[in-house]
Amino acid sequence: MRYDKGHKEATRQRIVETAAARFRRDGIGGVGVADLMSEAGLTHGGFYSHFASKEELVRAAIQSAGERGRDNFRQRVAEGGLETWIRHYLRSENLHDPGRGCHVAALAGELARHPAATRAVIGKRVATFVTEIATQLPTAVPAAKRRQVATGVFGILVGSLQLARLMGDAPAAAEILEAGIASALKLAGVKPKAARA
Amino acid sequence: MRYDKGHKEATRQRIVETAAARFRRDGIGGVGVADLMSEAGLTHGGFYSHFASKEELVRAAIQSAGERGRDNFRQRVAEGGLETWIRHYLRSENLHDPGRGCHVAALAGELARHPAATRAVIGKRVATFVTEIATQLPTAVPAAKRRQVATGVFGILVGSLQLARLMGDAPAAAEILEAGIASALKLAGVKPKAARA
DNA sequence: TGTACATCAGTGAACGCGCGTTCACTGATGTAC
DNA sequence: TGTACATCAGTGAACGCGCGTTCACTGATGTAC
Repeated sequence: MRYDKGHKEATRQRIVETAAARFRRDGIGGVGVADLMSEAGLTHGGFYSHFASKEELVRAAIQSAGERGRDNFRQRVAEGGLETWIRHYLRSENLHDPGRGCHVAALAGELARHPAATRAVIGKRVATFVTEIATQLPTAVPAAKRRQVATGVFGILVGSLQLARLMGDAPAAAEILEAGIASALKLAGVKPKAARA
Repeated sequence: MRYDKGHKEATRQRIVETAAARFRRDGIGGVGVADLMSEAGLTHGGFYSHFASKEELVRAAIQSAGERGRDNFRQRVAEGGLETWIRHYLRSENLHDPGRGCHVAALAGELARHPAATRAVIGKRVATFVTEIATQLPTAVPAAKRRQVATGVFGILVGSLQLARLMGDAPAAAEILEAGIASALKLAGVKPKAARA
């Protein structure tokens, strides 16, 4: 063979990561296979030696983005607890660069209309992510309520980021982000340490 | 003229309402102009005597859906206060029939990638809707916090409905809806009157 | 009252384009002899 | 060591299709005379 062992797998990974970023930025329907392959430095014809369909790439991209999101969560929590992650999730830099923000916030509406096989992937990831959020809630939150609270916190983050992105002017968007942070902290039972972070 | 005065305006309204329902159900990119016109009992050629572009119809449909959403809000609040509206917003019937649910939850992600002129329409509607929610919060919520709380409540409703729609199995989806209701009520400072409604 | 004409909401064929997908091919390399 | 062949990741032309949009046309009616 003319390529290293593992070369094809590395190419596949490159396509998946390119897709994860572009889908978040432009939507799944907004990015074509040819565009994606070209961005990964390839031509579109080879796509189907890596994936059976665009939909299979969508599932791989969600999986990859989900892992990155979880790693980011762990890192932020390690830095400064749940509050640091919440403020990072709703930081204003994410507003007009959806390519950098949470893939769930960027794609949930669109994914709800995708095939069940794809919804299963994102649904499962969301469920396990909520479980992980629950472990990081303050000890004062009773065991029976932890999962419900964690679900509410993630819900408000997703919803707030989306609402903020609809706002044309920066002050209105910033107001929504601030409200989202305050509400998420209140719900989680976290006393804000910093007014700005 | 062969048609009543007001006939064309009535046709336009019919197209707008058809579009509002279909966009919610299938996404904006998921419904074509020809499909829409056919559902309204017309052929696609006449579309451009009503609208300059599909994007102009999108704006009209958002406006129309927003008015319906506001009217629905007022009706539910009149029936049983904020709690009744919150429970109605996250009722399980909305789960797999996005055509009936909130257009913001169904389309926010997609609209964030539409032209500024379109985002301006939905952004303005969301802002005035949040103002209206704020007027319905319990009197115990201090004036300085009312807008922030109202924003958080709407954010959690939008986010929770979207997350629930990603879940494949009914129990997981129902759990998210319940968590969204409980969190929204807690945030709003409303003591739940009914465990089920 | 009867006829010719203007109006205009709606029709349907056609356009250029980009999409997801297919497939015969290329060409650099490892392997066999 | 040198030559012939097999491998296979990647190439690029082509496909059928549906999209948003354009435009010459239709035909039922109100109006003018």
